[in-house]
Amino acid sequence: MARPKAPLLSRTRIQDAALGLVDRDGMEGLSMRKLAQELGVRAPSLYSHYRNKDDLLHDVVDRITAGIDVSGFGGGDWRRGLTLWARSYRDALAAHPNMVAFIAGGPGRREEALRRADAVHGGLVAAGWPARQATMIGASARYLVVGAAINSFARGFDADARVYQDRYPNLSQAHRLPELAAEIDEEGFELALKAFVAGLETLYPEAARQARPAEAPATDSP
Amino acid sequence: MARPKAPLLSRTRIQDAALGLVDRDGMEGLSMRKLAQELGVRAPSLYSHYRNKDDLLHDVVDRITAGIDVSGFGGGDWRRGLTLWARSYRDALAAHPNMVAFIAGGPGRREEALRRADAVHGGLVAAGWPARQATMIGASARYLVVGAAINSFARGFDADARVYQDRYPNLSQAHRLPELAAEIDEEGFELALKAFVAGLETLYPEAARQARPAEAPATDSP
DNA sequence: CATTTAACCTAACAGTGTTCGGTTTGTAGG
DNA sequence: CCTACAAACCGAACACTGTTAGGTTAAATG
Repeated sequence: MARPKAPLLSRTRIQDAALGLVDRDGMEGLSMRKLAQELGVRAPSLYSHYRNKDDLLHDVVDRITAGIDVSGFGGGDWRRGLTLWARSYRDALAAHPNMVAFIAGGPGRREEALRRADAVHGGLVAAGWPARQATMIGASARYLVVGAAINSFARGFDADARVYQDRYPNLSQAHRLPELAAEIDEEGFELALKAFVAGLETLYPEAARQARPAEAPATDSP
Repeated sequence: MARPKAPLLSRTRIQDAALGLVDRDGMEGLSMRKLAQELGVRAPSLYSHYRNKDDLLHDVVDRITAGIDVSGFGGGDWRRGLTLWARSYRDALAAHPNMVAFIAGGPGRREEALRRADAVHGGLVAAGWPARQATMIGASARYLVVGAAINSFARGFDADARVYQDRYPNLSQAHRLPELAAEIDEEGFELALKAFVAGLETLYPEAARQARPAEAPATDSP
């Protein structure tokens, strides 16, 4: 019962178990003792691999956001880049709904997230947007993504049952609601994203018509 | 030390103290014992007025969202109604940043919020939008509001200091960052909202051109 | 082969939400 | 007026949380 011949724990194994626990039982279902039990170990052993619960969660968040795709900016088309990035971002968050509030509400010091934000910013600038507006656009898109992920109908939909009934009047069975909620989430997000991009094009026609790098128009500057 | 001649506690007094504590020390700074101490009382006394900590927080949230203004839909102009509602919503959330994650992540069973959502939905329908799209639009606007409130630069901006520097190159003093962060938050949200509304108009010209009730166009229906 | 370090353990601390049972006080009924 | 009763406080306690200290053994390092 002391040091085992082969290590029982590893950071990735701990991350996996933690994420699985949060996905199953929600954020409050993750305690160091429960996590340890899930791994066949006692709680203090975890502190040989992580100094904090926060450090662990930080790593879990990094793992979730690591798969976000920013490659769509490669072609120089900011519409495509923005749309693909936003969809990928939302997919990553929607895959772990119980973590969205923590991800969004936590401190903004995430390495991965910052690097990705820079990629988006760079892509927008390369496509012809002034730096300042590029940041605004990136931030706005993030608003949409995070808002859509956190306000998902798919969580706590039971209380909103009657809200659906004026929209799907011929369908009052409650056992289909989860799929409907997911569908509404999807459509709502797509509508928001499409409207946002279309609105950018009509609000800033000169900048938006740009499709290739170089010769950025000087709309405003500090 | 038993029952006082005049009650020391009341629900509104408890709510005020709780909200003040959260505003000052964050969500984790609110414990029943600290709250009781703030009120000159011991923790179990709070349970004479609230069955749960959750119940109390529920009431606090209701109080925060009670001031949201949906009167802008009265004139029949959905653009104005949507914009004023979204701004008012965001203001309410931004006034208590430490509660946004809880408000957004919590279960959707808030009385006030549901009633307001119905008002928005009704306003959009009255202005000529089909029921289904009205819900999508309301949801999308909520995405923007909640996302903007929760992703605010004003929280945890210190780590993002270098992000600002390419946008405000002539200003590297850190003591002005809070104001700058608030300014960016404001502008980003306004850009997102304006672009969204403009995009709706270009995506659905027939529905959007409507400004008065009655004679709703049949764009789609179940 | 000696020493250090890594990975587990038990025990424990302070802090959390919440419940139980007790004490005093205000209020309602006869 | 006096008697119930309910309301509003309190101390003590329970199960739980994150985390630390110190012990034990095995692997890694010199």
